[in-house]
Amino acid sequence: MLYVEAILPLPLYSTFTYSVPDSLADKISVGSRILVQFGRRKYYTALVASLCSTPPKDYEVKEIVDLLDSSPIVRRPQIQFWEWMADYYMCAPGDVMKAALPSALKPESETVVTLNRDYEPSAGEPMSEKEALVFSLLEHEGKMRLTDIEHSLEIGDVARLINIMFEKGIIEVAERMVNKYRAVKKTMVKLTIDRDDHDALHEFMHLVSRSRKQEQMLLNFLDQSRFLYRSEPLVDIEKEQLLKGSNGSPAILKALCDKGILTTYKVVVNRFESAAPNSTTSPASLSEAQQKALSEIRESFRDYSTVLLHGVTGSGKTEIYTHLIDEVIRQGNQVLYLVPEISLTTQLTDRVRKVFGNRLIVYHSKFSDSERVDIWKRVLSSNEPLIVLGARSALFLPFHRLGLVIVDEEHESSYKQYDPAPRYNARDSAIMLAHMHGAKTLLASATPSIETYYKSLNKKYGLVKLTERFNGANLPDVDFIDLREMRKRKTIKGMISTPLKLITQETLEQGGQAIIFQNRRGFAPVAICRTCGWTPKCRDCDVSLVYHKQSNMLRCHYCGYSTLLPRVCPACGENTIDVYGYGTERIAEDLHQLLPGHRVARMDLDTTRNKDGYQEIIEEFSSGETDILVGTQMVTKGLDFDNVRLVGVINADTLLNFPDFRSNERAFNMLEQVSGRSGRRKERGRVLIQTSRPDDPVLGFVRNHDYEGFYESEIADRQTFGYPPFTKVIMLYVKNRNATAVDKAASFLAGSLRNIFGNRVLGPDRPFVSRIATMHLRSIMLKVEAAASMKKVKELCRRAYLDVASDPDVKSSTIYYDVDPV
DNA sequence: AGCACGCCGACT
DNA sequence: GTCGGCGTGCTC
Repeated sequence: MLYVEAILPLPLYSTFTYSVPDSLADKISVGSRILVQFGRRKYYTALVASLCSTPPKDYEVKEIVDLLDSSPIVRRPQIQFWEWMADYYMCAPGDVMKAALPSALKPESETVVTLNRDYEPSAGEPMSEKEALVFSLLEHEGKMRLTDIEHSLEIGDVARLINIMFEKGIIEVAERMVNKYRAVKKTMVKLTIDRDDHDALHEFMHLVSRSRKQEQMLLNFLDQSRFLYRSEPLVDIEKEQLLKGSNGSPAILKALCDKGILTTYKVVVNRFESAAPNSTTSPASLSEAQQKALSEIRESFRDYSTVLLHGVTGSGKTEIYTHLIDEVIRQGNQVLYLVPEISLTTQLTDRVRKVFGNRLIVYHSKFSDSERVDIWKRVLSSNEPLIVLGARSALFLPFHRLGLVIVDEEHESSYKQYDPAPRYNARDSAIMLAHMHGAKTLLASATPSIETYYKSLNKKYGLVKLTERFNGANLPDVDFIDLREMRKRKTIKGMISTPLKLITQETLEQGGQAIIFQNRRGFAPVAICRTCGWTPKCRDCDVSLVYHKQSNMLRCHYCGYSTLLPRVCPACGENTIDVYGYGTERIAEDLHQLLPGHRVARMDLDTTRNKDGYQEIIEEFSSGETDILVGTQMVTKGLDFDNVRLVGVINADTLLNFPDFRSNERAFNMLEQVSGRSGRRKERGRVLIQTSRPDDPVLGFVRNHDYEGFYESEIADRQTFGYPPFTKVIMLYVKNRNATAVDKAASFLAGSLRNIFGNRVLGPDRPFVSRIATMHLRSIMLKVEAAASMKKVKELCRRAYLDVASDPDVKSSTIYYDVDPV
């Protein structure tokens, strides 16, 4: 008998053993998906991690229900990669599986409830109130999913109620598989007769002779299908092509089908059918500086498997990538090109597609699940060289001849997945993935992360520098506007100082465009009653609600709770609620008033929420339809506009004031990156930064575009205080609905960790937001030696947990890990 | 993550 | 006495 160890898409730390019926034994292999029953009810898609021939002795196994793949859908290197990720990021293999596979590749069952037709109401005792509620709901809806019943009724423990009703024979309960994958099908049209059947053809011509439209369509079909061209093979025609070619309607086609002349059938199309290169151009020619960087990278790859390209903003890194990619493709290998989600614009994809045509596969979270499955299948089945350009989740695609990984903007914090598990950093995971494939990794950034730069200075990675902007453009001039001074002299209205206003005006009048950065969305971040000091807080989180003027709502930016701004103060009843502070909405409004006649656009989470919002705003700005773009971090990232000559930062103080070890790095990166949007072509750009701390050293480094200087000062601090890259940081989070329980659990756990890790443990602390969506949160910081084995750390943390696991507050808390937080 | 089971308070 | 809330432990 054959057995498999299977990974289930659940946060469980072990694999589960199932037996394989003999009929499937020769078809199953590592990496195949199987359908299994888990627990009494549910069916899940599991992945075969290994095969063995001896049964476990402590428990009975279940047999697998079905084999979903005759050949593996996940390759061996991928499974190895999953295991590494689960170990390193201290999560369950099932968490990785969930993140890796598009959900259409992991169908699971859902519970469906229907009324029992044979139920005799008089037979049993009368139904309770709640039962009657479910009964009438089902009478109305017919068939319902258990989850839908739970959502439409506001009562707890519906599952148990359903069980009781099932036992009484009132309802029937079944498990139904949900098929999420929808193949794209197209309709094909073919003739019902053979090519040689002249009689039938004449008959058909006669049949359509009374309808011009039908005749036209038939003739068009005969032409398109090459029926009349004897030397060519006969082909079927896509319905769409036929309708277009004959200028006909579906009704005409139906008539032809009804007369028995034509017939239709459906075929499944893979959305990415051919990998054959279509019309492409060769990579753009490089400037001397780019050429030099390219050959240095090649050279560096001889000694290092990972190389950092440190190139100033606007130095034309993309062109260098295309040359490298081209070489790898020519060798017949695959390339993974990672970018932060936000920079996956058509600007970029068009540029890359121009060179690589349909060898390019784009992969990101805005794709539908079915599209992702198609991409998965194409990568899996492809023996052709190809290039995947994608956001962090593209890491998980089933590559097999990976030759090169590029991580653009490697410092970006959005490479880190924060919630849910696996809390992985795609940059670091990409390096591991490349290592497993024997591939090279190129990291690139204008502002490399401190860790990466440290490694490249210490010969762990190669280092190549590109210090010139493309086309000889200069880095922008940076000036500061002292907010304290402005306030003292009253030369500031709201948050837009007179100099900022005047220079913006001047820039626009000279035909340039401006980007204004304010890292806060909404209109005003706090509301307060000036009579009694009451301020609106979120119902479920420990934060103030942000006022959004357009909708006149107060919103929580953590859980999404929203409520109308009350007209009178709910605490004192006075009509004296004011709003304070500035978000993008308010800045945009103020600019609009200060600079009449210029179009202001806003780019933040609120204006880009719908599918094409982001694209539209970028296109309008890039075509010059809008003059000023106000936005949050979104405007700092990888955008390339020729005509931006001014970048304004409304308030740098909010960036400089964060209380964690990465705040300087974040502030420097953000300011340097947003500055980089200015003056990317001929004209020298300007940057105006408003701040009440113009002497802050971080700002000095920004003014001089002095990355090295910033690095030197920052790395010294990191060493002094024992932070990465000199240590590895692991955050432990303790979550509980109850505030006292979370405090007790966190301090117990911290104590237990101290017994093992000593003074490597800091905390517990209250995180910046200590309650999110009704859950109280505490954090414990663990700083271990940089070279520590994560497998061992994971094991020791487990032991520390087990020592306090019997405590009821610990038991009722959820504990999770965040390795290498950003 | 589900889901079942069992303990306990509160209402017929 | 039962109903239903919640805490606890198990799933191959």
